[in-house]
Amino acid sequence: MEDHCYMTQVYINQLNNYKDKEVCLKGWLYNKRSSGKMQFLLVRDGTGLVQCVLFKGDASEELFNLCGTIPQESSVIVNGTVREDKRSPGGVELTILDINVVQKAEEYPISLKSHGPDFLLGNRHLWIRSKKQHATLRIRDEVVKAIRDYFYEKDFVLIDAPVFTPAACEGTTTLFEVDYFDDKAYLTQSGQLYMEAACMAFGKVYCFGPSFRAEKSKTRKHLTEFWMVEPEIAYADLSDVMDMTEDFVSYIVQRVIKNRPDELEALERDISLLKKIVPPFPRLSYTEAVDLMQKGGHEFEWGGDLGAPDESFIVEQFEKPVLIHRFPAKVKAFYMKNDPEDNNLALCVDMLAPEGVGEIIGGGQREDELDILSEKINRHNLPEEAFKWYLDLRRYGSVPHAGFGLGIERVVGWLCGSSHVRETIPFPRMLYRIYP
RNA sequence: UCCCUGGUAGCUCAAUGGUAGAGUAUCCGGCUGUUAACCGGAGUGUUGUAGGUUCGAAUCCUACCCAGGGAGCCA
Repeated sequence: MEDHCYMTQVYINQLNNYKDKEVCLKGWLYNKRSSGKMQFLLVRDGTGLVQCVLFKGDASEELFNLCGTIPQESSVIVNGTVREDKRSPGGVELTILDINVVQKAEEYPISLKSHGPDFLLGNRHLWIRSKKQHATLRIRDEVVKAIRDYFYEKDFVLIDAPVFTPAACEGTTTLFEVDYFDDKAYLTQSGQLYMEAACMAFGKVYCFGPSFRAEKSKTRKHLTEFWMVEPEIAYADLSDVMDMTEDFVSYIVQRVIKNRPDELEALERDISLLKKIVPPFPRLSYTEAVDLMQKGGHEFEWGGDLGAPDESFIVEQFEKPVLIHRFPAKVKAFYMKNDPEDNNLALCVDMLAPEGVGEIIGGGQREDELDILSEKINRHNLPEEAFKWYLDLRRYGSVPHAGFGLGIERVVGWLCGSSHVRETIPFPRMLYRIYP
């Protein structure tokens, strides 16, 4: 292969630095067009797309004919001269000197025309080569890097939570059960309980990994396997966590706007909406949210959890994500601490993102008193022996602590304007879909 | 689990009871600046499966399978 690349190998996103120089591109044929005595080959290499041009008069007949017959997605090595040209997409193009077909592709199933979701998901391994999918996954990469940078800069310690867990955090009905030698184990649905242990050891911690939910949800917001980042902070309360969520989410959004403008543009995303995402975010207590709905003519009775239409109604009143805190304790998980000012309320917070995205964060302050937590575990009919270690945390130096979980795919979907979270993870796992 | 929508060519769709079609992809031909290029030509079918109604079913009925969207639940 080396003898076909006799010039400097350059990635497409670096071509601007090689104007009028001869370079070698290694990539795949994205699309081709011809116009009689000209061939236009659109080549991608993972970093971008560039148009490669060949005039019939400038090339041997063999080379010219070859260019016209290379099938879509064939792997190619192209030698050529970089030229500035306004007619070319991207403003830079390559005048072809030589081309080597590494592998002539078979008939490629994904055309540049429209396809249905079933077909595309069945061809996900190829679909990720397409422009919008490529941009989405690049933005995911940026979101993940932003998250890691944010926590690193704030002296959080990454503590990976286990994927195999002995029992449920919040009941077993929505867990994937697996054989674990002669026993049963479950795939984690949250690393939170382990983060509570870890924050008592390291102060400020987070985990970042996959979560599994065996819920039979068939909506654009659900995957059975999704990625979640979960920070947990010792000596923090609900107010600290609310401050952090808006700072954190704003940081992620602004990082993506700054570092991934080309990808956002490829996705035709309206950036003006995202630019507004800076602290502070509107904050409503659950009770205030109920009031807002009732005054706005949206029927809702105090006491129930917010359903999807209720969330939409609230979010539509604002341009930024909305923080809703202090839900009725009854509708929230057992580990939430009750509000000392009103024992019917939990010290929890949800962040609802705009543009129909909905909940991207759930979090709050944890119950730190042994007796109360033990009582709550019993009341929820959870196996106490499985939570012995968790209760230990309230025996040995218990302190107020709080944290939250943020769903990566929903955030990426929001930033990309995706119609479905399945496009925001490389290989989505969904109800009845585990191929490829 | 429930509700709604759909399943026809490789792909995207049309045909609403009377000979199953178009675009695209593929192959051939044309064009010196194409931008999902365009123009001309060619081949392409177990109409999701099984049964039923009918002279006749892609079309109507029943069951099942598969997919999409939503509810619940959640991130």
